[in-house]
Amino acid sequence: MSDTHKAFPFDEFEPKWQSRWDSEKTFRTPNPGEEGFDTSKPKYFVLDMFPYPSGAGLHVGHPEGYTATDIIGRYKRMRGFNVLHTMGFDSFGLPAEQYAIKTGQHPAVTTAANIENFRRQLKSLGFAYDWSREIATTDPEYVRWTQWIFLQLYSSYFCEEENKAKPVSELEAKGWSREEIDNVRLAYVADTPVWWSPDLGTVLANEEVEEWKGKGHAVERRPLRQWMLRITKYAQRLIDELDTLDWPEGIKLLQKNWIGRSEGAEVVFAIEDRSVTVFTTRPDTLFGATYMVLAPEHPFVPEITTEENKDTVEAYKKACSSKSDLDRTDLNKDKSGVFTGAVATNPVNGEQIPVWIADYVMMGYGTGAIMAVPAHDERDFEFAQRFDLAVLQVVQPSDDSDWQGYTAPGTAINSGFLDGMPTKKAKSAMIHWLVENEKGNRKIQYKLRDWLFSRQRYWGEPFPILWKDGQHFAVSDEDLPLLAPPLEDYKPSGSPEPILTKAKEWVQLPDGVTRETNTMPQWAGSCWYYLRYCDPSNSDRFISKEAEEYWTDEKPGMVDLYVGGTEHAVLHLLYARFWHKVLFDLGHVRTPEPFQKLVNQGLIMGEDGQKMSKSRGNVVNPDDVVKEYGADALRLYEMFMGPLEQVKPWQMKGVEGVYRFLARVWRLAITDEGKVSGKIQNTVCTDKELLRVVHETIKKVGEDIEKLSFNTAISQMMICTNAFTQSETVPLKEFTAFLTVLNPFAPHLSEEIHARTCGSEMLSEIDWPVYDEQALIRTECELVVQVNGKLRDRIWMAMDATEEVAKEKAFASAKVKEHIDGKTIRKVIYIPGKIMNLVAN
RNA sequence: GGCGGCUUGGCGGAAUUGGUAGACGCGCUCGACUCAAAAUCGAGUUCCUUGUGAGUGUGGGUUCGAUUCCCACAGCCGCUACCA
Repeated sequence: MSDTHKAFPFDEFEPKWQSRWDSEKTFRTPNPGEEGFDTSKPKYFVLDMFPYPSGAGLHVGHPEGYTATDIIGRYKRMRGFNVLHTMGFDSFGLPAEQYAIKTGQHPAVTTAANIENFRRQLKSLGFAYDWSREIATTDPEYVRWTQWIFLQLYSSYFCEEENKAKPVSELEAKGWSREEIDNVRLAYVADTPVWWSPDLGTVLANEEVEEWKGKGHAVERRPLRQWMLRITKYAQRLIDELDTLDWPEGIKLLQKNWIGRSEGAEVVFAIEDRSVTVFTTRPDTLFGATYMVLAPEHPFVPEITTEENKDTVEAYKKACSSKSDLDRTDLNKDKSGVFTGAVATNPVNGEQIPVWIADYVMMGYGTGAIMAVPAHDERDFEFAQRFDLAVLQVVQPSDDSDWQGYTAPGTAINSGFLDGMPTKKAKSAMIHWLVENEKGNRKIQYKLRDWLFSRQRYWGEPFPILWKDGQHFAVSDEDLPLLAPPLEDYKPSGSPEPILTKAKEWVQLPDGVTRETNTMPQWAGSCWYYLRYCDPSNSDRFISKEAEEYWTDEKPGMVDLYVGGTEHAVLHLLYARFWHKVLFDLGHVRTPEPFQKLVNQGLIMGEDGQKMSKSRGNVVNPDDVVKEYGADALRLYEMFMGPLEQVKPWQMKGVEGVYRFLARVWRLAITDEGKVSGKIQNTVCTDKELLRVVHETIKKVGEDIEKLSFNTAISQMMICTNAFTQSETVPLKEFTAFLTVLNPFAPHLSEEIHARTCGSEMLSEIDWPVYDEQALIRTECELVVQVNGKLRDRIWMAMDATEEVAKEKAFASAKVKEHIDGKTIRKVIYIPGKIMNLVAN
């Protein structure tokens, strides 16, 4: 499309309005105490998932969620809310550093350039952000408070009695030793087996491993000393408090499954003079334990293996450790394992059972050891079949299914004192017995691991930690932010030494003090950015008490609405909730949750129905769309595609469709010469039907925005435009009301037309129109008449016609008559204004 | 394997305290305008064997009436993966 074919001059007025909103600070949001702050306005906090500023720039998925929140934000402003809606950049992290290495430029340089490009793109879409609140996680002032929050974690412990975090200073006062305190800090150092990637030069969290492996990076398991965050202490609260949130049930379930709570018991088995603890969810089947399995990495394995089994055990262990993760997930392959030669004693009946090692038992979950009950566990059953181990029935199925491999609840048999008990009762009876005999106890186990929080890379927040004589201590608050030294060479070396160790002068301090050289993962910055939005330039606190109080209300979650993709369903949202809860426990924020309402936008697929990707060549660049059709058309199209949460394919023809709609609105008011059309008249609207459509539109668009049903709001505006087009004249008052409801969707076009037809005030500054109930009322309607549930006729009559009148009219209809002739009317269902169904035979 | 989501014209989708299936848009067809085309405007567009017809993935059920509620099954998409 060449310039001469533009149906309306969006390329002129879109930049014009953008710079006007910018220079007049139209969307600035005042905080309490600031100029323009109005105490009578309620707050509304709407949040986008801030982007990682990649070199590729914005893709069409970004404006989907951003337009949705922009519409909500603009709408709420017009409804008299003080709306907090701003934007920032998640600019630290491994991708930024990999990009810098690839391009040979320092990550600070590429990040700054990328942010600038993102900001340009976002501004070209006319989002009503308060840009004065923009932040980037790499800003030194932001880093300062990220590090400060880390130190809050570092100097806190989880008090089991009160089920909350408290300062470790309380333990000091109680006389706890330094070592004891270090063992309970929420941020602690541990030697743990971690996923290490030589070519990335860093460890990765369990959760990140798959992502980077998918990008072709090697990952291996090795023990390293790392910083961990004690998120497991919050497992139960992270589950329970989901119930207070207005999130999609699917996302809640994902988080619950991730945390993975299971109830059961720990049981202590004896292997000679050693005690091995196993975790089981089925203590009721203890009598059926016919063998035991340890994870190959279990520390007892070398100690209990008999001389004659040593070689096979060693060989098996070696095979397991060299097994890549891929092999392990290559599932449903035959179970493997070897006998250790050792024998364990079943505590409940003294049975001697063989001890095996097998890689189907994971060191990372439970105790790394299981009691195997092959009769009632699929995996154990498969293993027992393979190695010809004893299978003993201890549960009688509740139906006629085969007892072998029966895992559902039933009745205990062959189980001594449990015999005859239903599974549920047998479980608690066994736990009772275990406790009485000091052979075990009730146990709740979580899949959630503590959070591996350190990375060995350069582009992240350094830990504000110093070391002396093997002990760590906090950098004092006044010395924050602690910034990484400028480094020329930040490429991974292939050794697990953090990059920052290369900065020798930075690391070595007087008196034998050294700096911690690990850096934080990208998650750190994104865990609390919404808090900083509330008070972005505060240099005394991460958020002032006043700002925190103002942007919080009585709801459990601070942010009223959070919109973003499902890719963050677990990690980001779980980590942010964890940090927020710690800050809550320590009294720094007054809500227990960060995000009250969460909405996931659906993925936008390529025109071919496939996921957009460079290799498929189906990527749509928003810049191109803006250039061709304008920002309003892009915004409107992305909202018109379908429901926000649904996956939907891109269709360029669809963009043209909404572009044509915008052009129709334009032509309604503006002539080819650029003058106000004579059709627009400042007169009282006498066309009742037109008036009804306009008020219906005001009502529906408002309601649909509240429901986030933007596609149906737009279709109603199209109906309204069609009504205007068909009308002889367009009354200015009603047309302006229409422009006002269109404004959140197509802010540039609506402002421009409004400026030309009414002048004076900016549309963005006026109130949302109020619809007139009277105008909505219909007095007549088309009543649908069915005979035996089938549509036979439509008859005009008064909305409130009585059943008698309606019946009379229905029977008078020839079409109805045809179908009831010779039949007896058995029943009449009449719903005034809607339907009449005659049941006849 | 487990969990979750989805399934409506040629296409994106609309409609639920159960009440006219297919709003709105795309595409297509016809017409107006034009020397012609584009753009624009107007009319039409679920399907077929045009009927007292069929129809919201399939089969059943509840109901005067089901896209909507219940049961069973199938297909597609996403997440997860030996979690004891």
